[in-house]
Amino acid sequence: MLQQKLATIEDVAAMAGVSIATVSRAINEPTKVADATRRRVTDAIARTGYTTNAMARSLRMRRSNMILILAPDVGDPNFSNILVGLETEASKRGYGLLIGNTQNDPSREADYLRFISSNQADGLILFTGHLPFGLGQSLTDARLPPMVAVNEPVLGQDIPFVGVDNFEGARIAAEHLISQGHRRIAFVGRAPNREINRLREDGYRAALGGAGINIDPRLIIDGDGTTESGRAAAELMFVRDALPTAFLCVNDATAMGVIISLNARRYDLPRQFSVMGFDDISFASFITPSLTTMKQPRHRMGEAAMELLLTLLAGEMPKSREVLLRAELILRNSVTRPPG
Amino acid sequence: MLQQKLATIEDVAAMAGVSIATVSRAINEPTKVADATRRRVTDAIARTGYTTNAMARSLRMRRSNMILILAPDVGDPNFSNILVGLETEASKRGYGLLIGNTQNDPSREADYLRFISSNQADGLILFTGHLPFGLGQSLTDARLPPMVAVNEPVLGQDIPFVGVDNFEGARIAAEHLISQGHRRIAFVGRAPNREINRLREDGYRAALGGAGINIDPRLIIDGDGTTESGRAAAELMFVRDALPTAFLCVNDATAMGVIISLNARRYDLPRQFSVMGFDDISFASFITPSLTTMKQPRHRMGEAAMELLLTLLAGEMPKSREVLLRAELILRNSVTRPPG
DNA sequence: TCGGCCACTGTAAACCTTTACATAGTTCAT
DNA sequence: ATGAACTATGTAAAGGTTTACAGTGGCCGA
Repeated sequence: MLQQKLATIEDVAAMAGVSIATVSRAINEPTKVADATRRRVTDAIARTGYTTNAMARSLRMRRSNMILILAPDVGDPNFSNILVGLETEASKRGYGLLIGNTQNDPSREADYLRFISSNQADGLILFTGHLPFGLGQSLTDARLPPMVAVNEPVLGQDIPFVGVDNFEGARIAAEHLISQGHRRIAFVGRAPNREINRLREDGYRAALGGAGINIDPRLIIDGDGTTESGRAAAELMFVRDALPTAFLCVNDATAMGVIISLNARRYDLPRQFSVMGFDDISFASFITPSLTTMKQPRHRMGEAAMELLLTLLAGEMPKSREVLLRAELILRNSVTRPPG
Repeated sequence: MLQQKLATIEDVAAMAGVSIATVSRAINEPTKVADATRRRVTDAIARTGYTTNAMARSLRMRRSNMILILAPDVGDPNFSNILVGLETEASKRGYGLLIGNTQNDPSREADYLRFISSNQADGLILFTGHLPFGLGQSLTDARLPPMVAVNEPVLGQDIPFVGVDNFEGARIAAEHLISQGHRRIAFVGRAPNREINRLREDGYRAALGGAGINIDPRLIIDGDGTTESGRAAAELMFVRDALPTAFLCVNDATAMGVIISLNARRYDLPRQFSVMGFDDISFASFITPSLTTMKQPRHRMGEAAMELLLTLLAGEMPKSREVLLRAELILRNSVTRPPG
């Protein structure tokens, strides 16, 4: 099980008959070494199977070419596609991704910061919507590591952010329902202290206001964005006996809960009720009826976030510290004209 | 943007009035230093805010305490839960997780191996079902990095493996259908050269054989495990005009395809057809009818795989090089007695 | 009194790079 | 002919740890 000693730069240098400095240059700044020498070096590298020891390199250069991803839940259906985008861009630029699943546990967040403070990661991508515990308190402390929030902004901290335009997206969604003739439109998933929920609710209000529709406050229901909350919300509507003709849900998971509840009550969807989601998660097209929703450009979000972070990391000035992408309306079968 | 120079072990040593060796020992082998000294050191550490530079440490110790995860698709619904398990165990033992999304692209696989050869990762977790390109060809080369396959075994390579007992699980599933009175049971998702599919098909055959049921070969349908393949398979059954009373599907995604197809044809499920899946992905309970399936203990799989890898890494002899966990029957609403 | 042992600490090498600076040789304008 | 400028390479330091080995002083048994 003993691992055979790997070739070092010295071995290569010896075989090529040059100094280690020349080997290093042949690898990293090829133009600075004579053609003949460079050929001898590359030859020796091939023969020895040499690979640069990244640890020594990082130690010397004081950077690891690693990015730490801090996510509350890697199982979130939005997460994986964004991750692929992050990874595409990182990989292209020679960076690797370190993954930190925090479950929103402060001690885990703090624990993962060790990767930053120990130089194992150069920067940080935040999915959490808040600064990791352990950075939050020392906000006077100006030397925050370079970081970018994605999907959910960090409130009140002016952290560079890449996400979707939630206000605009929700407005488009609500306008689509209005264009189908709906006037009594519920909003499911109110949560004023969650930025995303708040913005989507605002978009909904803007659309209805713009169309001159008065909002029945009984049609706005709290929810934390889980399927279970969607189910509960629909049930609550029946208890309140204040029914809408359409449900605009804060996200697809919530919409699925609503649909499940309505299906269970044997309503015929979408004839009796229209339902819209937001996100376009992978299963949105598989539920019955398939879900009309706003698609988040997740792959591009990931790419844009990584690009922004790497710009910051290079010490350059980014074009903008906030990137808002547009969500796209995806028409499926869960929305139709209201009954009657 | 210049980062203030971080405290090193020398700063701590100076402040505590000891040598750097003593500081190192106070941190890593506290019993070996006198109480009074240790206090002075921990004090100095607190005052300077010192953290060990992981790069220097890794360089010296020749290990990085990082594990590379090679996955073909981080969006796979099975993946994330296993990842959480891997991460739980790794984190407990002070290891970090590096993520490599390969999309089954050989060049990306090879590219990610640089983390291994450059000492940035000590070991490898394989979700891919095959050796990464770049290791495969040199199979004579005995110095493979320590690795463990999870979820899907690596065929013909004797790589340590942690997964679910697919044969047994599929047999239990088929026996459940039989116990409900089904005799004409289809198997959807035949793919003889995919280990998982083959084992599940074998389990299905074993159950039917054990019950003395002859298998109509028209009831066994090819499929690659996607939702689309499930939909196509169901349609094919109608074309062939050889209908089962129950569909045993190679996984939940396939089962969802089957259900979607049957729903679209306006059959009343589960009264007219029973459908079973395998995996228990998160949306299995949300589709209508909710899916009866075999649950994979994904979190435990992840933990077990990481445990096995770390044992290997420590140079110890594992209890066993193959861990097969049992899948659990989850009863929901997509299975009932056959009609008539 | 002496030697051995023990507990504690220090010195210095090793881990493998990158790169500032120095050196040597060549070219070329003056 | 001279020296400036340039190209190609080498020397050696620096990056921050861990740890083998070597003390040092105290204690104890003979």
